[in-house]
Amino acid sequence: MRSSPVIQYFPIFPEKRKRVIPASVLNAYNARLVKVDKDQILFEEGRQALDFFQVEEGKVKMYVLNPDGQEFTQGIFSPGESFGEPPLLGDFPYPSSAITLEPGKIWRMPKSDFLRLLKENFDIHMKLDQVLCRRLQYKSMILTEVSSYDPEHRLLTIIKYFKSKIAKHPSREKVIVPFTRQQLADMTGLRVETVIRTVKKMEKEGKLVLEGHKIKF
Amino acid sequence: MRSSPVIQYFPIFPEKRKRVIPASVLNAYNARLVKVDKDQILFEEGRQALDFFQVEEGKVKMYVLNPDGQEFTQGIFSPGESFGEPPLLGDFPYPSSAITLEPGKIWRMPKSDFLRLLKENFDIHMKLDQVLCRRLQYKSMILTEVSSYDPEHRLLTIIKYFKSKIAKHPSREKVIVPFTRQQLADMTGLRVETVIRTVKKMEKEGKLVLEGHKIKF
DNA sequence: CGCGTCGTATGATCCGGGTCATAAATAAAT
DNA sequence: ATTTATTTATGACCCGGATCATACGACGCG
Repeated sequence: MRSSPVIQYFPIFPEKRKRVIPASVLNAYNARLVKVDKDQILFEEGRQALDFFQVEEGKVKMYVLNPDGQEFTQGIFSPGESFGEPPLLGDFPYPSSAITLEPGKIWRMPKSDFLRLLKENFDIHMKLDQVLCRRLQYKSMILTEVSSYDPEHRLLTIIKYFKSKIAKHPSREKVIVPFTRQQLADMTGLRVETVIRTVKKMEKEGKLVLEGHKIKF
Repeated sequence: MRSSPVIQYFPIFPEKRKRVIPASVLNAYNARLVKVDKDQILFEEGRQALDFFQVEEGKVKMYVLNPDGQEFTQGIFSPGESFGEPPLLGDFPYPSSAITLEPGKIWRMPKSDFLRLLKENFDIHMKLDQVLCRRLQYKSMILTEVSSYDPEHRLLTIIKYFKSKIAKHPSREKVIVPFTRQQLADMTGLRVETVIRTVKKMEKEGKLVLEGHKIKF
């Protein structure tokens, strides 16, 4: 059992407390709230998009697998966040698959209702745009990293990014990075061993702190 | 002067003939059409976004430079395409810079007018979403490539992608790839030499055709 | 025309991070 | 409490693509 109740673990996408679409609106437009187990596949790469999705509880990972089993994580979504809209609105097959990381609840709404919802709710429509734009920002950032920077730079960038999402006011205070070495590897296009070695090196150089195996930054 | 009028060069983003926002609407919302030279910087990484942009004539490249001068191309925009909206709607600094690749004309509209336009034109608002979603699709694709595939796979993917954008109906007919080796390198996170060597290798293996130095696929 | 610039080409060398193997430390399960 | 699975750790080796140098080809321009 985890002992210390004091540890400041940070939620991965904390502003999810604010839902992209409020529950009341979801209900009004025929969305259904479905229970999901851990490791449940919500949709698969290549399939046609038919529904809008929003996390109510739990976490969802979007990922692609290459032929030799190597995974790349395209995104992780927490309560309040929607996901899988691009193929729905852009009219192309899913470029990645989605799987639940924990048991939880997921909102699901047919495309036609979703489109009607957007038409009738300008504010939500704008909120959606903001979400899409932030996602583009994230992808630009990662793409820049993966295309030209070394492991240390990539790790620093992603850690700082996630930290900045909690701390509205940038703080010197260290927080625990809520990812395993493997997860960091999958998000940055590195191998686990490389992440492990780089993290150790960064600790020696005082660029981060290790507390047990937890990374603090 | 370029001789042969028969060569089927393909436009980079051909459906740009359809403008994201029609000229009449742009005019109605205080957009100005400004003349630009070649190599003119439209905005720079880190700056605040204040305007909506749309190409009327010419081409625009969005790129990032890393400290040792290495460039990564985040996107190329042709007539009819809008660009630079994410920082405008997502409210964050420009993650990349934009520069014109040729002399041309660019529409420019203040943020406030743009927001009003979206509010009053649902169809255009949806069109914008489609554009943003397709851009996410592109980035997902490139990210998947850059994070796990070898040079040949990356080149094939990007060449096929651009080819598919012209040929509505997938065709066996070969077209000339309208990019230099350097441009392909900048879009795939490779070095020029690697692109050159890989292209030659692919020609030997019959995976593409070289006509002079032009790549046909 | 000849010159300058940009694009293409090719070889030699090097090294960062991937791969493989093996093990210790933690956490989870029963 | 003992087993089982997951995560972290470390060393040895290797190789693909980056880097550097150098040259040739193509094309637009005065």
